[in-house]
Amino acid sequence: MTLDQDPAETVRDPDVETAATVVGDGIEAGALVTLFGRCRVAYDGRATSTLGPGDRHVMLKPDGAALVHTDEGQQPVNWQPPGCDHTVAVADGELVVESERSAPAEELRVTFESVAHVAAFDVTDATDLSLTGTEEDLRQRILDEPALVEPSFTPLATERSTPAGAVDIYGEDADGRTVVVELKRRRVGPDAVGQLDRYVRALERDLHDGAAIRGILVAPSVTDRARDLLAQKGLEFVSLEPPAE
Amino acid sequence: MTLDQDPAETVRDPDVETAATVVGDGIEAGALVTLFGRCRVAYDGRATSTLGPGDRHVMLKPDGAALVHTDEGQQPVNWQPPGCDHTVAVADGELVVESERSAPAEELRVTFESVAHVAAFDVTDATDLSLTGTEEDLRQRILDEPALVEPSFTPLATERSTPAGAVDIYGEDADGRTVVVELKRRRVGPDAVGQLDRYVRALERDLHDGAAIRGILVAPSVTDRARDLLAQKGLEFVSLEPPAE
DNA sequence: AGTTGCATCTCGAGC
DNA sequence: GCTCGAGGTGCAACT
Repeated sequence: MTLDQDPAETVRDPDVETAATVVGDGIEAGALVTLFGRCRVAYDGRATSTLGPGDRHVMLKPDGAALVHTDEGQQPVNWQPPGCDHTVAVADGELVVESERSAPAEELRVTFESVAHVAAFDVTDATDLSLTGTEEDLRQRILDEPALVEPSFTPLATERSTPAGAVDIYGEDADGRTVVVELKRRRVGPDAVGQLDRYVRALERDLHDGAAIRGILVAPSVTDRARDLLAQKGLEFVSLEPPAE
Repeated sequence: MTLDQDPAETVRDPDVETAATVVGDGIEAGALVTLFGRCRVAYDGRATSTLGPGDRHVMLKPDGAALVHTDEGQQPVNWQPPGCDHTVAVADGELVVESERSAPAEELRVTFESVAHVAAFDVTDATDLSLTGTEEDLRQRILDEPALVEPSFTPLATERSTPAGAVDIYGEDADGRTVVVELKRRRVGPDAVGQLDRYVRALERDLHDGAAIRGILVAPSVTDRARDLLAQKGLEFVSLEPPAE
């Protein structure tokens, strides 16, 4: 459904009834709705939060997501994930926007003391993001040139499953020893070492042929603590970055 | 600086020069600026991405954060963290909004084929979010009633440092054995077990008195794999949730 | 629906 | 600045 053959409907300083109509119609029409004004916010679900009066920007997406932004931070101060039902009402002369879902049960309520702006945007966006420099790109780089890990390294499988989870790259070295490679697109800390260790130990148990299994962490760099942990656990590190483009 | 003593300036279907002026003045005035229109997006920095033409909502925050939202998802399709410099220009008749920073060097460029809406909001928000149901709340619950972990458990320290990092709760049991408690506010997987294990092993090395150290994971629940890992490593689990309010 | 691990994770605290 | 871990993490892939 379109909005009067214009992709945007905006109202400045609306009275509360007008604001409710624009928001309600926008939700109904599958529009992306935004509001700006002085409001209070209450959330209850996976946790519980309250936010006193202040100026915020609220976005209601047609997929059910809701976002409350202050003037600071990349992250919304409150939000609701996609899949929620947005509703709008007027209570005691205030505009109340709610967004809720079940499983898990959680609800977000934004109560406006005043609304400076309401808008409904008709969004058409069929384009997918193209992204490079991910862990997947690093994997492909190694599969294209396994010697980047070490000479004569031979990848045998990716995402090979173990009792502890899937291994990024499973292969063998020049001497035929089994090698487990864990990839990280950026500098790693102790958590990545623990992850690699879990896979190596799980495979040692699973194969139970007594042969030692090598574990190699491939990342741009490691922290000191992670390097110590690697040494303790007899694991190795190879410095390598995802391809630049 | 305020915007003509009105907290919001909005323009519908602006020509490109007007849009540039509103955006530029808004940035200059420390306003929260939003745009909606058909645009392309390019990011280069920690990774590289491109996004073809489509309708999106762009938000520029006075702290330097930038957000590009499509009609779907809680997360922006592209973004820039706080601390960036926003700039606006007109190139080949198109509005171009850029946001960049150094350390790490990264840049976001949004090029508008058409702008349906521009707004600048003057935001005043001194209120802090009040949040309950966090790991900190769970910690306090245990400190108030240590028997929730087990009878005669005695907390001795929180955030006690070890060579592997800080332990959530450090204490001893009825028999005087050292106990390391790791807290999680929600159901946990293998990563949390690895974390607890790192702390326990680090303390065993550090104290080097040969005495076994108990490790207890406190969380609402565990996954099967995490439970197996706990058993393998001789660690324990206690089911406990953060307080409801 | 549950599990697992990636992410341009973000964010805050500590150093 | 770096490191580390929490997060109402979100998100996709897979079972």
